[in-house]
Amino acid sequence: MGRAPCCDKANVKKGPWSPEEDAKLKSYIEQHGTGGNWIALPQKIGLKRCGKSCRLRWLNYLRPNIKHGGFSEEEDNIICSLYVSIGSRWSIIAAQLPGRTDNDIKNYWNTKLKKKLLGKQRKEQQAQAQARRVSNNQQKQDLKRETENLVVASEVINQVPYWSSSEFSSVPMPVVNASFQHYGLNNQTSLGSMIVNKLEGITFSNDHHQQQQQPYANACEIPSLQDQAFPTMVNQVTVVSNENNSGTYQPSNIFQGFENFPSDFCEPVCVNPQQMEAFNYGMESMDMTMSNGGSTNTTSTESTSWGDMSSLVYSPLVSDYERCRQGIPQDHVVAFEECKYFGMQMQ
DNA sequence: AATGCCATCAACCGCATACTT
DNA sequence: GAAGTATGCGGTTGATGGCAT
Repeated sequence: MGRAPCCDKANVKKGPWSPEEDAKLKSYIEQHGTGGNWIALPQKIGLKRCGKSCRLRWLNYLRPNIKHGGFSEEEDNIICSLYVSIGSRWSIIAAQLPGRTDNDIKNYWNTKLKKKLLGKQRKEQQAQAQARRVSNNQQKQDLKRETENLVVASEVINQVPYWSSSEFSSVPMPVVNASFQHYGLNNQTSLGSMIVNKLEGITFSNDHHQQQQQPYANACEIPSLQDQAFPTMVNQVTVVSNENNSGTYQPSNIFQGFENFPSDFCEPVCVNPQQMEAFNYGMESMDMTMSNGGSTNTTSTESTSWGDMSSLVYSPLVSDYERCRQGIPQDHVVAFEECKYFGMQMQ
């Protein structure tokens, strides 16, 4: 047996609300409150609407102090930061923005903010790709000069780089640590494809010697990457540390059989698009961090720890949220989150 | 002027959880 | 504790308006 319908569908009006309906609902709630029963409310005031519809209309449109549109830069930052931190918990995000509704924020994110960020990201990636091309040309010239001087054995010269695209011949794998869990990126397919997907944006020193010997402190593991999208991927991704005698990053152990990288992987194989978005947004900032400050003398922990993503979170806000939540007895958490509708501050 | 396409946003739907009996 | 019901949430849909052709 299915769920009992919340209202008589046949007898209920759907679609946009008329000004008369709005007026009825608003005046009733202002005088009497909701009475704690949304289902019964429309009958009381003679509205042919579903209780849920009334509730939504009130919360998203009729209740006092609602703001529509005109999101400020600061609000954008807050939304982005919280999205990175907690994902699409729109009601919680709305709680941090007095006068904003979850629906409004959700729409704003989906229609504007997301595109704005992705556009920004694309722009930066293009700039980075351009920079890499310049860098690679320089590398090729350097290499040419060296080979002329050192008379390198022909088999070494002719060795085909693992990454067929020259752009990726020097890209090290980022170190993955437990903080990935924080972002809910526990799906191996998502994880793997996102790493690959985002490698394009990671830039390192223009010095090819450093590129060849990018130091990493830790080995990292991506266990059980056995998804179809990664047919022959090895189970363990090892990045050799400087302490290791070889001191060399060895990409040939990774993603074996993906000579067409990155084009094969640029198509995200992400189960949860929201995680992908959040991750992309986070990686965008990480890219910037790495490009700006992490290009030289970076340690693995500095340059590639996913924990660095915390830097792009609007820290006071998120930490306040977490602190508030953690500081509240479990019984009151719900009340805390419900305060959003009235822009109330927890003491 | 007519048409098609696209962006926006209000509203709906279904699911999960909380609450009540 | 189980079943029924109400509420809240997030994903999706559909109506609408603006713009390009």
